Amino acid sequence: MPELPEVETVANGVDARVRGRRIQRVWTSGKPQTFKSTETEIVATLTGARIELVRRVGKTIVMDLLRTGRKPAQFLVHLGMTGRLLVSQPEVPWPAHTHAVLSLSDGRELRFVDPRRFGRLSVLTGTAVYHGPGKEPTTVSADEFSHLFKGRRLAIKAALLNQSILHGVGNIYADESLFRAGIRPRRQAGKLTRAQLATLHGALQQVLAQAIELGGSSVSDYVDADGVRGFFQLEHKVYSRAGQPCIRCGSVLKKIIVGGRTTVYCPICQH
DNA sequence: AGGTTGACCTGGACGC
DNA sequence: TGCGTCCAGGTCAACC
Repeated sequence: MPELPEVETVANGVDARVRGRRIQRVWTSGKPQTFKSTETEIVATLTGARIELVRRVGKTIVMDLLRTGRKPAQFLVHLGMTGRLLVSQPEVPWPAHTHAVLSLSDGRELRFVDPRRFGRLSVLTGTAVYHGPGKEPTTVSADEFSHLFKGRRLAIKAALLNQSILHGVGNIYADESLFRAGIRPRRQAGKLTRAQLATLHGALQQVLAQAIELGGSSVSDYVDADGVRGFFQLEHKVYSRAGQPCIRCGSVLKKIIVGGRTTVYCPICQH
């Protein structure tokens, strides 16, 4: 489901609702693959903690926790493809596929719901701050950005999706930024010119900023913490538009597979 | 080490 | 209506 703009929208929405609350009780579903730390460790770390801040790092939602008489900690939520974080009154029935419920000091519940179970919950304790696996696309400079792809033999689309290079970009924003930069998805990352990489850097930052402003892309069921859909899907120029005319030149958009993912591009506008 | 592929899951859309 | 097939915003282990 969610890439950087969607995760940022969720993190901001959750922050506005739970910041400053204390976690009084924690329930977990017992579905093992949902939990990257053990459920025992998650319950022990979260119970009694105060949520200081909710923010995004890459595609991960990070909750900074303060705990009286204990080391600070962080609660990491990765939404996978279908994960959602909901803040609800306790009398509202739990949706199907609810995997964790945090009872908060204001009486509400923070719920993690994930039908496909590709999402992951984990905790970190101590003062080390989570920085994610790669570079942050919204703040990386053009110079750092082009340096990331030096000597890389893989396709630029696959490189954009590789979270240990750049974290936060997924299938939608990879295709959308490559279209806006006029670059073919299968071009070898290490062979792009400095000028092309500078253009791609600009296109990516612009597309991410606009998507964040519009609350992300609601392609199927993605909604923010309040159940509100995003609107960036109205700005998709290639994603999910294979076979339709290119918005710029009118030729038919092509669908190929790159890095194991469906990829759409314009054979005329992208070189 | 860098790069590629398939497995992990459920549910919605589509065709017959 | 129902059943089968395909597809989906993401990782990650296991290969080459």
